[in-house]
Amino acid sequence: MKIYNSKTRKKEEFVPLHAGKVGIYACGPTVYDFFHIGNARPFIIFDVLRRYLESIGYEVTFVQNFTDIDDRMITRANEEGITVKELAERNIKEYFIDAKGLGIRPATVHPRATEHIPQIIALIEKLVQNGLAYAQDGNVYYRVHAFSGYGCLCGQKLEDLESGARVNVNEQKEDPLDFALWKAQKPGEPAWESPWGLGRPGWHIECSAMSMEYLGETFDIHTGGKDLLFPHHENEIAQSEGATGKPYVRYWMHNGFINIDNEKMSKSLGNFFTVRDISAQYDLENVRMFMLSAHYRSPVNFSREMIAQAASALERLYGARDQLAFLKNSAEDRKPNEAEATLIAEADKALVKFDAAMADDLNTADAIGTLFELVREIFKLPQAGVSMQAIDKAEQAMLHMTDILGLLMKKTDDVPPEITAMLKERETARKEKNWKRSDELRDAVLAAGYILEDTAAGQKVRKSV
RNA sequence: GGUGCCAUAGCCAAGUGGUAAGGCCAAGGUCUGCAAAACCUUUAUCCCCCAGUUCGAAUCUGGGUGGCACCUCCA
Repeated sequence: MKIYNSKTRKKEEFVPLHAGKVGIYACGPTVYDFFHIGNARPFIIFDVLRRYLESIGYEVTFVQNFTDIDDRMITRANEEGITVKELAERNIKEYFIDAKGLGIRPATVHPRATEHIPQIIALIEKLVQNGLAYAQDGNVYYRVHAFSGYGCLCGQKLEDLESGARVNVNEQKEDPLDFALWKAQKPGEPAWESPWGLGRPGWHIECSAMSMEYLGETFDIHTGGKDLLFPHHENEIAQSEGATGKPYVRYWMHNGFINIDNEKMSKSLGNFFTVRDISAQYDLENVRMFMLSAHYRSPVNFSREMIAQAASALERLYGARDQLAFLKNSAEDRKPNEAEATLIAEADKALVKFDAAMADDLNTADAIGTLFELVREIFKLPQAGVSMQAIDKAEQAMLHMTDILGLLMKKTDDVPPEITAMLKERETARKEKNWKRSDELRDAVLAAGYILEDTAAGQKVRKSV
């Protein structure tokens, strides 16, 4: 597989540190609220990365943290009159609800910052020992100038970063670029004991501590949004490599941003959507389909129209899946004929093309194109009497692709008896050419959430998506 | 000021040297009791503009124009 490595700015052949195994660290949400549509993109994209790597035989350890202590957490908890811990617990529960709706599997480990304070402190102490950090009145800062590689990820020189840096009012720092590793407790804030007094960890240090705790001092892939490149990920490198003297991450992957109706999503513009907001109006699988329809590094524009397009495309996919299930009812146990043999060959070709697209830096848009080429072949089959071998092959190929993409999550439910009864009555009505009754029944079935189609092989029903 | 990204049909989007995937929408047709779904046909002689390299460029180079992002604990 080739991965675009943000650090080298090139596509590189992916070679894991340990044969057959991959360690991935994904920057997770700060759990002060429901997560928003912008958070959803990396969660979905890198869930697909994980699924793909597993599909080609890797054993993947996927670590995604919850940031459960920071300024926003404290502010929000105060506003609501609850503890930071209570706020975190609640929103972590909510995270899993939305993640499930989006088809995002739980990570192998979901570490929380507040549960790794000893590791964080140990790491800071190491940095102090190495001369890379200094304490000031209970705060500890990273001495950016002392780390020679600073700026290697974002490709900026130290001077350039400084010329762009906002004027800093914090006179405790030796340099404006220095960043906090440990923050002294302010009145009313949660705090932990440390060699520098009561306080709490800075943001960047938690990811260094937790990633290395679960994946080792050097690991394979670190993911996150493009905006995290600087300063968050740059700082992680400075912290981890400054402490261990070893390379930290081998491949950095960053996803592009989501705009809303061509504008940057922001609370002030009022175009800020949480996934929970959207789930009230749309099935979240549409959101997943939308996210996968463009390359993960491109910026993408989110709008109602885009969701509608994704929904229609998804509908076609479900139609093809259900068509295969329907064909099984009349399948014939015989050798494939010429047309069916062609389908089987096409399915094999599609699988190869699909995997090649995914192996090319996770080109999901191209991969979906291949999936739809197979869908077209499936719909070209006759309505009845198809060779079981051909059906099985098409189904297996389609499942392979949709499993990796995490699509087609809805199972075809068994049709409930009341619907079956209506279908039976309608069949009789149709035989008697009682079109009025027949249409009434079709409307009733539709109202119950099922789509009814008449085919040469009889009535076909499926749950609407 | 520093750094980086992008520009393909009505909409979305793949394609990084060999003559424009796929999806959505639209129109006409086939099928159907009518539908629905599906299928067939139509929909970019051309990929922001201008030069250049090449037998050949959407794809490479240079220059424009337009849009976006990071340098602010925002994915």
